Amino acid sequence: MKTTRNTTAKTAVTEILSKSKTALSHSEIYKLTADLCNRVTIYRILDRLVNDDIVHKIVDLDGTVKYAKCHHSHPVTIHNHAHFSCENCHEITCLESVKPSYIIPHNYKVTDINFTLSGLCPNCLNSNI
Amino acid sequence: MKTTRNTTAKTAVTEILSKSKTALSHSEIYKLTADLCNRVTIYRILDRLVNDDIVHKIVDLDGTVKYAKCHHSHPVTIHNHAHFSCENCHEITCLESVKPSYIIPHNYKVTDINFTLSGLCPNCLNSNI
DNA sequence: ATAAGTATCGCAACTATGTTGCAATAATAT
DNA sequence: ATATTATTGCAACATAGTTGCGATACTTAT
Repeated sequence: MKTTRNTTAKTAVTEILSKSKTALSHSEIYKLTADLCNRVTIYRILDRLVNDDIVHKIVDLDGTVKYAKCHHSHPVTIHNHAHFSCENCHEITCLESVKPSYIIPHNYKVTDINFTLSGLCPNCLNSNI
Repeated sequence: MKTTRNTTAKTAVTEILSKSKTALSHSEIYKLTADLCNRVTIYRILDRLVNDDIVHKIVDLDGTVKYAKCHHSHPVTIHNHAHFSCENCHEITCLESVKPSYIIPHNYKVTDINFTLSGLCPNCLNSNI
């Protein structure tokens, strides 16, 4: 059985995601680590964090992949809350309180959900673009 | 004002998407056109079809971008129905009847929605993987 | 404390995906 | 038929993500 280890790089990535109010892409995280480790290492760390349900992966409407730390009181396997993707500033934020309700098709087995709302976030809406 | 033209390549792409029961990626569409036109042309055709709301763009949980023809009786700007992305066969199908209900956060302006369910589709569920 | 086992890392090379500028081509309106 | 201009092909580029492998470093057992 694979045991997971805590390394300097993994701790740094977790820290970065904990502190960030918005979801971050691989390249954003890589820049923030400032040459602490290799580009590939960040990919592998993110994979592990996602597998361990410490971080979740969000994809916006353009196909941009971002990562955010979960703020659940206890670990959950399905992250069924909404995310908001701003078309102007391209920030992705978790809307923990917004949960979709829907009728599950009986012949499908649902194990994961991606619910992303897109448009203008409060910041960009105020600075009337 | 830009007028849109009907070309051989555009017609072919539209045909392919019309006939397909599942959403297709750029490379899948490119292969199906069989050297009818350049790779870049397919990208540009897909962009135009999306802009004209003839085709909609779907992103699955891995970040894979796919395209599907809309089967609306009349054109709509927000495609708020669900899509199902199978983790086994990687097919994406539209679940036209599954629409999420949710509470829109008042300070956000929502212009687009992506609601993707992921797991096992009926086919893969039956062949119990 | 030392050695063995193994998760993690760095590096290099590779694949896939998507974009841009520009000249050539072809669809459309007159 | 001709002029206009949307569309295309090509080449070159940019970005994202993956893989194999030898080196490193953390963990556990002795």
